[in-house]
Formats: sequence, C-alpha cells, structure tokens
Amino acid sequence: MSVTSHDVAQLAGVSQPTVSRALRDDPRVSKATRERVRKAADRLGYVPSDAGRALSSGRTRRIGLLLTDLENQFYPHIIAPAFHQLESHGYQLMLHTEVADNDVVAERLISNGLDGVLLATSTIDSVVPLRLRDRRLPFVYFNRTSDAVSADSAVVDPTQGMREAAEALSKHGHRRIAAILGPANTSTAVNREIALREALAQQGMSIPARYIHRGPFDTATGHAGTEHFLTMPQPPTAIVCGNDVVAFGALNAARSAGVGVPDDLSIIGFDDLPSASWPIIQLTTIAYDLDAMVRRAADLLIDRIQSPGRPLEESAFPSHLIERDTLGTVP
Amino acid sequence: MSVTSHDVAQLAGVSQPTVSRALRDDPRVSKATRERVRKAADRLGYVPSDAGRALSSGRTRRIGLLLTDLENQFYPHIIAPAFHQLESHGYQLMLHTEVADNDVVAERLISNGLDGVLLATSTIDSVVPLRLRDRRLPFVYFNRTSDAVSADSAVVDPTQGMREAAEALSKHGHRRIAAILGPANTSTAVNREIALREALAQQGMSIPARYIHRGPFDTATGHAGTEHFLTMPQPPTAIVCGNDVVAFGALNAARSAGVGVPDDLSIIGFDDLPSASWPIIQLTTIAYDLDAMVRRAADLLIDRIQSPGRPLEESAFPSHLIERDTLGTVP
DNA sequence: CTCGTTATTGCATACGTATGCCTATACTAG
DNA sequence: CTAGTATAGGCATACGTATGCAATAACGAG
Repeated sequence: MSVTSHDVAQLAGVSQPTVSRALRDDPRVSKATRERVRKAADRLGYVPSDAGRALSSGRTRRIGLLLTDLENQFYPHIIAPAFHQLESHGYQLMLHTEVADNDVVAERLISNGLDGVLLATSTIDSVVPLRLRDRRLPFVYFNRTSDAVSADSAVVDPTQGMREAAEALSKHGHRRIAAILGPANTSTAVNREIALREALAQQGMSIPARYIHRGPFDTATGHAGTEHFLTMPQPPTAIVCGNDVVAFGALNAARSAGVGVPDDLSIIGFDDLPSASWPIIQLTTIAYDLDAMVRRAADLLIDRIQSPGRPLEESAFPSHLIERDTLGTVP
Repeated sequence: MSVTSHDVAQLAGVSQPTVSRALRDDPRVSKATRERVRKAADRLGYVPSDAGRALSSGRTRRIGLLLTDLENQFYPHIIAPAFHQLESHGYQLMLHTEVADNDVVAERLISNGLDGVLLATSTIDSVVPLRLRDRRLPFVYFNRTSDAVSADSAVVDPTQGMREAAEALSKHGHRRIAAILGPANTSTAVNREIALREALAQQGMSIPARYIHRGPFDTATGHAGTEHFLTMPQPPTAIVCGNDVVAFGALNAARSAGVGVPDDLSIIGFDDLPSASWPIIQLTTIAYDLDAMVRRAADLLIDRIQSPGRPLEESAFPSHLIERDTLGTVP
C-alpha cells in the first residue's frame, strides 16, 4: 500500500539498511549513495513510518503531557510552550488527561511507548508516578509535585510573591483577608496556602477559617467563593486567589453583585496570564516566568531521557507581585 | 526489557496469538483460557504496545488535529471537545501546528501513521489537503475549508448571524461601521466578510475600504485595528470583528484610548466563547454551537475512516446574534 | 465404528525500520 | 609485494502484535 524503505532501496539499487542509514545521515554511507537514495526517496514520496521506527529502535521521540482537564484556561499556556520546546528538540507532544481511573491513565501513557512524560497534574495521591517509575519511564513534575516518588521538577516558589502581596495588602489597610484556594490534594494549593499564611503572619495578620474557600482551579470556584464571602455580614475587603483563572471568577462575581473592584473589594491572582494584563482586566497578581518554567521542565525531561543516571534536579522559579488595578486601599 | 504478549503467553501456558485474541475478546478463545490469560496479564502488568499494534494491524487509533498556532485563545475550545469526542470512540488525539514549510507538516502527519486528520487550519492555498488525499489519509475540514480538495466538512454558516447583527446595528443608528477581518486566505474570513457585506447591503449600508482592517485572528489584530480606526478624523461608531479573540483586542484598545464601550464605540464579536459572556466582558457576539460542530467533525472523520466510500457530507451550523453590553445606540 | 462438524488453539508470517556483524574493496605503510 | 586498515555496503535479525491457515480435539449423526 504505502511506500517503504524497501521500495526506495530497490529503486536506488541498494539494500534496505543502506536506505535507513542514508536518510539519517549515517557517516557509514558514501556521499554518492546518499544522494542516490535521497533522490529515489523523493521520487517515491517516501516517508518513514514512526511505528516501524518505534518498534525497531525502542524510541518514539514522543512525550506525553498529562493534564487534569483541557477546559481549564490555564493549560493552553502550558501546552503551547511545551509543544514548541519539545519540537525544537525533535520530540512530539501527546496530550493526556486524567480520567476517573488513575490506572487507565498510566496504561495509556505506557502503551503509547512514550519516551517520557510531563506530569502537570499529579495530585498528591495519584498512582501515576508510581506506575511510571515501575516501568522506568522517565518523567518530570511540572508545576505540581508528589512526595510518593521523587523526580526532576520545575515548580513555582510562591514565598516571595506572597510576601509582597501580604505587604501590599497590609500597606493598603486590609485586615479582613480571604483566600480561595485550590484542591487540598495538590502541592500547588498547599504550598501557596502555607506561603500566604506565613507572609500574613509576618504582617501580624491571619485568615480565619470562615474566610477560606476551596475548590478546583477554575472560574466557577472563584465565582462561588466570592459570592459566598459577599453574603457574609462582615465580608472580607480582599481576596487572594489560588490562581488567575479563579481570580477571573471572583471578578465576575463581584461585578454581578454590583461590588466595586477595587473600591469595595480587592482581588489578587496568581500566574499573571496574558489576559491578566489586558486593559479591560488589569488584575493584580503574582507573576513568575511560566514559559521558562515549561521550557525547563521539557529540558529536564529530555536530559533525563538521555542520561538516566544523572542526579535529581528540582528547580523552583521565584515569584513577585505585580500591582495593577484590582488592589485598592480600604476606605 | 518490558513485558510482552510472549511473556504472558508463557505464563499462561498458551501461544502468543492466543494472548492477543484473548485480551481483545475474540470469540475464538474459550472462556476458561481467556480468564487464564487475563490473570497472567494482570500478574505481569502487561500493557500492549501501540507500536506493535500499529505495525501489525495498520491502524493506530490516533487522529491528528492540525492548528495554525497553539497560542490562540480560540483553539482550546476546539481541542477539549475534540479530545473527548475522539476518546469516546477509542481514538487518541495528536496535536500538530503549521510551520513554515507546508510539506513538513504533511510529512509529519503521514509518518505518524494517523488514521485520520482534522484540518482546523487549512488556508486556501495549503498543500496539506493535497498530500493527504494522495496518501489516501482520511481528513475532515473543520471550521475552514479549501476548494482545492473536497472532503467532509463542519463549518459555520455566518449569514443569519450577520443579518441579525446588521439589523441590530441599523436599529441602534449606526451608519459608520468598520470591520476587522481575518486573513484573506482563510475561508472563514472570506465567508464572514461576504455575509457581513450582504447583510449590511440589505440595510442600505456598506463598509468603505478605509474601515477595513485585516490580520490574523488574534487580540493583537483587534487592538491594532481599533487603535487605527480611533485615530481617524471620523472614526466608526461600531466595529464588527472576525471573531471574539479579535473583539477582546478591540475592547482593550478602546479601554486604553479612554473610549467608552458601548457609549462611544460598539463592538461585535463572533464565536461566543465562554469568556464572552463573563460579567466583566459581556461581549455582543454571533454565536453558534461550537461544541456540536467539533463533535460533528470528529464523527464525520471516524465515519469516513470506517466507510471510505460514503458520499461527501458538508454540514453548516447556523449562527445568531447574542446581544450583550458592547452594542449601544449612537447618540 | 467412521466420517463430517464445530470449537479451540498453534504455526507461520507479515508489518517497516534499525542495528550488530560480516564481507569486499580500496588504500596505505613497511 | 604483503599485511594491515579504513571504508562502504549487505546480511540476518530483532522489535511486539495481529491474522490467515492448518491442526487437533471433541462430538454427534449415521
């Protein structure tokens, strides 16, 4: 049906292995033959089969990216740089998402014959890292980590950003501060909460339990949490959100409720997504170099694939506050 | 290294082909053996290799999705439903993006051994459809089409939406109407322009050349176009945008310039992305059922794979205007 | 008791590429 | 002139699964 390296070999008058070598610029084939093979391949429109390659070489030059869900506005900002960074190293990206059964995910990752996996999703209790380790399938934690299995990682260090946020909140006179946090079984949610509490403590403040709302990192969570806070007899004057997407939900809830931002309510995000700096949004948020973080994760993974024995590398990216229009002074 | 069907066969005391059949519920293997094989497979943690399967069966159960770029805010809304619809049919999704050389893209699609391709990107002059046709690789046009090669397609019919937009604009007293359109080599941009011009003509209006701005379907285009219009001695009172992402750019430009929307300027989008209906945005836009369109495209493709001979199916999804807060009355 | 059937399983092989090893040729050094 | 050494290419085979066909066993009918 389709044209194979054997067809090319026949046309060029060489053996199939020579075709394989010629087209991959193996030094063992002479310049003349290489040219002849190339010409034949072009003429037949030969395209090597990844499946054949994978089976024979044991490598696919494909890398999996595991996300919780694709709907989330945060993920495109991971997918794009990951795709390009991997592409520049000659790797292709395969998307995967969590499904109900954790083991099914692991099976898919394995059956795909991936050379490595970027885990951008792992909850603390996921079995995926275990399964991957058992298979000796290289992987890197991105954004989140899991204590169960150690691996290279690229994450944000929220301490500096949260410290600056706490200082700014204090300086603007905020005392009643709420937080809308991510799921308790994600390292990101936990780390940000810890950093936030410590930073507030240094300012002599704290968050009471009633000012805490938890949920997935999406707009619905931000919306629901903010709505809830606004019905309180003494609503908070500021809300620190688990990430920008949550903060967008908070902004929407405030607008719907007719509550002015930042006059009546201040909102702080985390991630500094491109849309956070849009003139119509101008979200005050904690920023870090997301693109660089993605690229680092990709590089770590490729490096790990090529030298499985090298020591673990855990890189944390610093964060800082970017003040825009959603943080105001308490009257 | 990894466990294969041979290992399972040995443990279960059967031949390798029997393992293959047993695990795929082939009726030719007895219930007893099937159970024995399953047990052995579980015990060894056997996971079949996609590469082996692909090579042997000629099918990969993988489908490619070709996009122009991953940065664009529009694409996540395609990727997610496509991913899930394909998954529900037992197919996996592979992302691909256009790169400088058109032929390189086609080669990748081919070498991947995909069972089919969703073309969400094809410019009118792309060679990709030609290459795919030559390889007998099934594909479906999504959103855009190309005249060079006919294939199943799922697209928006903008006529009704544009008609309603023109009526609404007219009713609100707009006479100076501008448009920020997509690239001239995309069918979407062309179709929307035609529909818009016809609809305006029915209202006795038209768009002068100086009120036309063209560029990629991104926020930068919307921003630049709007900035440009606003510097004119007689700026338009309304801008119809090629899609919502462009409209977001327009909103930003207006805000930056201190121009009120909709008091000084009305803006209309196209797509009705989830964020268009956010309280803090409230974009007036032309809507259609994007999710259904994606699912249709996926279904068409799978159907085409299974019955290559069936007649062509071109489905157009109707559109309509959704009035929100960015369309106002001219003073 | 024999023959035709059906139900199960195994055998052989194909899929397309990569790679270790051997061979043949040409070339260099002594 | 010979032995040693690159250099270039071919041969054989492996990778893991699926599948057409043959083989065996079990079984019932006559």
